[in-house]
Amino acid sequence: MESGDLRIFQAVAREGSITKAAQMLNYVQSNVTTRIQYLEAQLKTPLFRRSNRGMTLTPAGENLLGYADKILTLMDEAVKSTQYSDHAAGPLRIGSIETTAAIHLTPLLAEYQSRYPDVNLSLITGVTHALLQKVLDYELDGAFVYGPIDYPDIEHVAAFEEELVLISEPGKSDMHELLSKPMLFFDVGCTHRAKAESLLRGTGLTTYQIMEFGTLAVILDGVSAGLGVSMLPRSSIAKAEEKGIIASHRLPEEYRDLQVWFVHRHDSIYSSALTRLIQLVEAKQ
DNA sequence: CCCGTTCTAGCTGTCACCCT
DNA sequence: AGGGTGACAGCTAGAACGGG
Repeated sequence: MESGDLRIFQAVAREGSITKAAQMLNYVQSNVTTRIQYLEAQLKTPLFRRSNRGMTLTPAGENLLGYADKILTLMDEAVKSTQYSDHAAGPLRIGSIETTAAIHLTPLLAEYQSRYPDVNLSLITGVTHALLQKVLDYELDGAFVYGPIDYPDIEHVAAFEEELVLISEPGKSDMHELLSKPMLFFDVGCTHRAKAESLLRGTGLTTYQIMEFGTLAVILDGVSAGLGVSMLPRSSIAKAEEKGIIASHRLPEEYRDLQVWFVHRHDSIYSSALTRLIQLVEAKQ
């Protein structure tokens, strides 16, 4: 089994099609078919279920894909570690929670990109648990997420500190009345949600309604329209508050602090691009 | 018919081996 | 050391086949 076979296997698994994988890899389709058959013969087990609509992984294929991802990532990192030994260059895949991406991260990344223009930076946004999973799966080099996090494979650098506030439609201030309204959050993995539930229990509210939304903008619109309240970092709602479409309310001290960490796998071979980003985050502390 | 896989023949580059 | 030769891996092109 060679790395080339694993790359082809990974491409077919990802695309779910030999034809699409061949196009992606700039091979002819029959070559991809042959390499997959060769791999299956070598391993003495089918890796895919074939249908006229594409290819789906067998349990053995699922298992191999996990190893292929790790092996190929390590190989890429090994190449990076030699090619970009001192000069920060090459790809750097970063994730960030949406509330942090807009306010804190944009200036940081702008400074990073101006210092290291040869780094091909890509950024995706998501919620903490989803970003963490992508880091664990080697799909991201690192991510800005809410801490604290306790994973054996993850290392972190404290990046930013936020103040969590309760937001509501303007003109409302009675905390008990506000907390009895529905809470608008990102999805299940949203870190603020656990704090909110703790706060609600602390104020004696045992029943509460949670609504899930996909983006910050929709949550702000919902709160502004009086649909409910939410808990978000102050920095992420500052502009909306300035416009007067929402009002913010300070939370009790034990619920206020919010830490943003930059996390990465501890077994990553640090590329120069990743090292420079970690250094920049540390310098901002 | 379309879209996907599979099969086959043939081409090309690489490598080991042998000869001069 | 340098060149010729054969085996082999990897690839392409084209045709056949199959299911919705």
